Amino acid sequence: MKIATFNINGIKARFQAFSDWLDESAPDVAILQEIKSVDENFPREHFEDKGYSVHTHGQKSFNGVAILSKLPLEDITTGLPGDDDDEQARWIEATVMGEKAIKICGLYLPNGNPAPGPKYDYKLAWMQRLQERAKLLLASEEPALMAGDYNIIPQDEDAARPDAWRDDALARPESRDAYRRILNLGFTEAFRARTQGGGDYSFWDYQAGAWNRNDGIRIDHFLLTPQCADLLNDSWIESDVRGREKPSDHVPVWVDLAA
DNA sequence: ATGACAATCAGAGATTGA
Repeated sequence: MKIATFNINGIKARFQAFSDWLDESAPDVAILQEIKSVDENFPREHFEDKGYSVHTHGQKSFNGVAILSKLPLEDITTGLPGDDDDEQARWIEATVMGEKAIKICGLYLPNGNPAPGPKYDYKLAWMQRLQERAKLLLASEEPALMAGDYNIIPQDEDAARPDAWRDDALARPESRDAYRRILNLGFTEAFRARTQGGGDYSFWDYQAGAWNRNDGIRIDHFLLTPQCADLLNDSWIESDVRGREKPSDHVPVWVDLAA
């Protein structure tokens, strides 16, 4: 089972590029962030015609997550538990019924800038809620994963210019600590389980020729429960997508599971 | 570097992103 997570930066703006990518790369499951669309305006029929079931959790203008799957999905829920007043569309769950059932959680973690400030407080509070959900996933002792745009640069090796991000919400110590607290509950970060060292990124800013200078950061991640990590065949970043026509500023990150 | 770049909503330019 091949699963990709991809922050597409707007389904309207990315429709053709994303549709072409889906045809060519053909994930069994695509976990999307920043669809920037209400559910009614997501072009679901276009992707259903390609053989995908489509589940969205959108809102007007910003954020929004989705799961597209060639395999049957069950138990779809949306919204991260823990704050009934949180109206930002950043979380979707489903169980994918392959050879083995895999619980898939798609997330778009808040950016948090400027830090410090209320947006940073929201990010850290959201991560606390994520930790609570993560504990329950581990307690289930089932194959499960949480994937998406974490807006976290885990370590200095995950940025081409780590000093430029030192005070940014993506790399501040409180952000990294919150991420590691979740990871250290017992998750395996799929890409790092396969590839060590620096130089691999999943985001390049549109500005200042960041892609051409390979001035990137690695902020899109798969966290696997132990039962899911046991199924991990491979994980990789499809970085060449960043050089195509009308690209997102993120690229797809993949796992291949024996499931 | 108060920058750049891109998307959204709106129908200009502020807001958001990372």
